[in-house]
Amino acid sequence: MRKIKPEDFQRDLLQWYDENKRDLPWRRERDPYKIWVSEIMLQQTQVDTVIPYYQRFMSLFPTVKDLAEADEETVLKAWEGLGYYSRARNLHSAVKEVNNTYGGEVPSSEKDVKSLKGVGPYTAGAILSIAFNIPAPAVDGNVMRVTSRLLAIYDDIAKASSRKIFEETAMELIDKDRPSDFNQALMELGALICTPKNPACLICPVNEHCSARKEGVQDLLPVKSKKKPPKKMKMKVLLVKDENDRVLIERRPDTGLLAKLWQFPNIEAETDDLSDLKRLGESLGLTLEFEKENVQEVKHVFSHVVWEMEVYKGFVKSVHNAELYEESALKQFVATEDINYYPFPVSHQKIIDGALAKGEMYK
DNA sequence: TATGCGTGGTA
DNA sequence: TTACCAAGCAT
Repeated sequence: MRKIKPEDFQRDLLQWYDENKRDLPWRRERDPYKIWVSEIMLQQTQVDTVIPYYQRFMSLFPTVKDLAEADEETVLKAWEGLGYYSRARNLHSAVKEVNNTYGGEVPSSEKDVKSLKGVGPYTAGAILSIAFNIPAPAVDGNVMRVTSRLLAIYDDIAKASSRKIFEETAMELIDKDRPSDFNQALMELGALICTPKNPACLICPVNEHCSARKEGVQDLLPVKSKKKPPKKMKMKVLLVKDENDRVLIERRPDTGLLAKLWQFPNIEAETDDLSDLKRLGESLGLTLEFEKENVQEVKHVFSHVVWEMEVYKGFVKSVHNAELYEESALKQFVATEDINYYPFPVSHQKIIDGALAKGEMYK
């Protein structure tokens, strides 16, 4: 660490943090479980988005035991709209593990913490340092951005192979007396001052230590390779009601995109006519008719795919295969007001909202 | 190591 | 509108 004096950097950074840190809900807590939940929610998600979810989640599941004993469906419903739903399922699974094999106490050893589902290198370091005040690197996007500028590190932060460099850097910088505050301070600096675009170098509390600032290359760092654009997928969606004005919904598969969430039956569009939809109806044991006019178009962008959905309003003409129609517990007709009890992804929430606006559903 | 996995905010 | 970004992990 020739470019910097860690003691001086720590002093200036922590003084700034003590005076300027945000008052966040999880910063009022010392319970490792609550720190843990906050860190999972904060993965790839902004603070302002997380806050209301965190507060609702904590009122629903205030302890390890409460979450461990909850239904997965209830947990997913609490996560509805936050995205990256495997976080919720992995957290639920890991909390059950803590409840069963660690007596409900979040473990504080690196080995045990890292073994928990959904806890990777960053989150393990965050839990160890923030909850237990153990000097451990907690390298997230903020920390890579801040340290890449601070020490003029040009390694590509999008590459997994760079992680080692930044973890070693973080360990050389960390304040061994205040690891919890130090790691949070580094992230806070990245969130408030050392931002991705237009970093506020003029008011930065550690600008005297910063190599990028000295060399005028703060806008060139960090180096981050681009990822490929999402692929488009056109689909037809069924908004079908039965004779009792109930709408057909189904649960998505246990793995993959939006796993275990609910949706309206749909199929990838292969033709421009209604044959795809007819076929989908047949697979459900139903003969369907559609209103060809009154088609709702809904677009939803994921990180890696774009759904362009055509939503067809339909009704059941006949049940040609009662067995298929009755069989699956994963498909069911529910009263529209009861849709609220099922976790839906935002993509299909948009469909519900569109139907509500047209008076085709009610809540 | 590269890719799949959500959503909302911002320039 | 497009593109990028945000306290990453699993495989």
